[in-house]
Amino acid sequence: MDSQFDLAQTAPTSIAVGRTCGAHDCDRCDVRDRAICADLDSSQRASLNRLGRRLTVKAGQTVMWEGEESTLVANVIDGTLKLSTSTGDGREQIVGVVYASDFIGRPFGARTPHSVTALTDARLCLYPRGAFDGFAREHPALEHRLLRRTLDDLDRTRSWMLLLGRKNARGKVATFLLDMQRRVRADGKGVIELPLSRQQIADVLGLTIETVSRQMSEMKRMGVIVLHRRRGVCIVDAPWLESMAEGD
Amino acid sequence: MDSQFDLAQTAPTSIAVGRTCGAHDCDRCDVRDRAICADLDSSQRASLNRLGRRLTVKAGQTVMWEGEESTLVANVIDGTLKLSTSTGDGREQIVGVVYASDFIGRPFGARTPHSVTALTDARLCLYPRGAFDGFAREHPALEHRLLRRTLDDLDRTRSWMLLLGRKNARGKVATFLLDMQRRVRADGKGVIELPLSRQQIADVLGLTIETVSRQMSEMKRMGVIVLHRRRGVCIVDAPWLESMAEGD
DNA sequence: CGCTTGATTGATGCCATTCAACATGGGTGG
DNA sequence: CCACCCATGTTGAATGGCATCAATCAAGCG
Repeated sequence: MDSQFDLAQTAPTSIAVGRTCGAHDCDRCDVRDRAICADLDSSQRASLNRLGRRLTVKAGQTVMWEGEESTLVANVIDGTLKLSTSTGDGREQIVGVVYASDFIGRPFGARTPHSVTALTDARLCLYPRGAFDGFAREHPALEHRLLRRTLDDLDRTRSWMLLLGRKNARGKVATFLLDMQRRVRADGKGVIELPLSRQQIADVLGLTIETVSRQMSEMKRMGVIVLHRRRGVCIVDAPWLESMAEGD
Repeated sequence: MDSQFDLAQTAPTSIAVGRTCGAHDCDRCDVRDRAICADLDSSQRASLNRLGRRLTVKAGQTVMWEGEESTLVANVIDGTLKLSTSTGDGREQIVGVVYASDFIGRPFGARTPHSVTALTDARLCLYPRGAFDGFAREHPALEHRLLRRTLDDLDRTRSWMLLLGRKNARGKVATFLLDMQRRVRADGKGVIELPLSRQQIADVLGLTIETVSRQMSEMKRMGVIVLHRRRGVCIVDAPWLESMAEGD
């Protein structure tokens, strides 16, 4: 999100590196009424809180690894993270991007099906999976929230499949930019700061970094968007971009 | 698309086309212990049953339409159906294939995000969405089952994104065949009957029908698979096929 | 200042698409 | 039963879009 990204790409170090903080006050939590714990009452929240801990991670750190035993789940308090899988030979596909108030990890399952890596510095509310599973089973309001969120995720993921399977490069990039416009709020001049590098955008769209760059350059030449430095984009002609997003 | 499709492509009249049957005996249901109602006791199942009805649909009929109001959800008793979305200009992407005991429809949401169409003749256990939502909220065991199923679906869908975004045609087709081997049981000689036409396979994999055909022909020439008539496939050299599935 | 990392631009080649012709086979009616 | 039809699937040739390989540019930083 911010430009602290410079420190970002440290080597893949596991979660041990992150800084654990003491308990915090759920009633003042930033994502109190959007996270899955929103429908719990104050005392239920407190007992859930007792199961978990806060964790701060720096951009580039990986929190969970694809295929590893599922031991942790978490709420995202702040920051942006990616979910990714990769082929045997190292080609990566980003299968989701999560923001503040989203839930990560795999409850009720033995293995984490994809890696989770911080794109920006992030704060998490971390729970041991087993304890979380037990708590969830005893609190239907929590499970209900989680169910709704998972159903939404599934809808979004499926609609992204249309992009991956049937849109051309132009349509993919256009769709991505419109999606970012909805997700990341702009500054005064309508410039949005992309939380992803060109490589990561390519990994989201199933393209190469060069193709992403070329598409964005051409859109700039056509006057549909304006580019600012590395991560800044301003959408000048949204309707035009939308027509491009229809794809092929 | 399908031959019986002529009857199907009537205006979005929803379900009216299918044949509704009377109530049935849940305790003898084929998918009794795999569907989401598995953890309900006999009397709970009976009262859920009272909310719904049985429906028989023929191959090619569409049960729910992308974007229409979400008024129905259902368990699949028998048969195979596809979930699909399409671009404005008619290019289709199949975003999921569902089998007996799977759940379809969008509970807790206003709109059905994708169309549901029968690939084979199918039997459904159909519920009005509102009534189902209410029942689910009162029966955490049902919601829990639905949550687990949705989490599994999400995992599968995300891993399919790796295929769509990063695998080449060979890898896509190989992965598809291996997936079918797991899902559809073979006859005595190890021949599996694909529930999908070439066009539908193409729509699952984000390819064209010609590319699918060419890949399968070449695999046949190489001796990895054997083709029987239109829909029959026998996997001769599974390890080889698996190495192809790694993609690119 | 060089050094490093990320992004852009250019040249070339390959693979999937496209357009087109042809094969197969299941179903129908004479 | 056979001739015919139509839907589905296969095969071929040509095109083009995206990937690949590679050079250059732009920033940030010690």
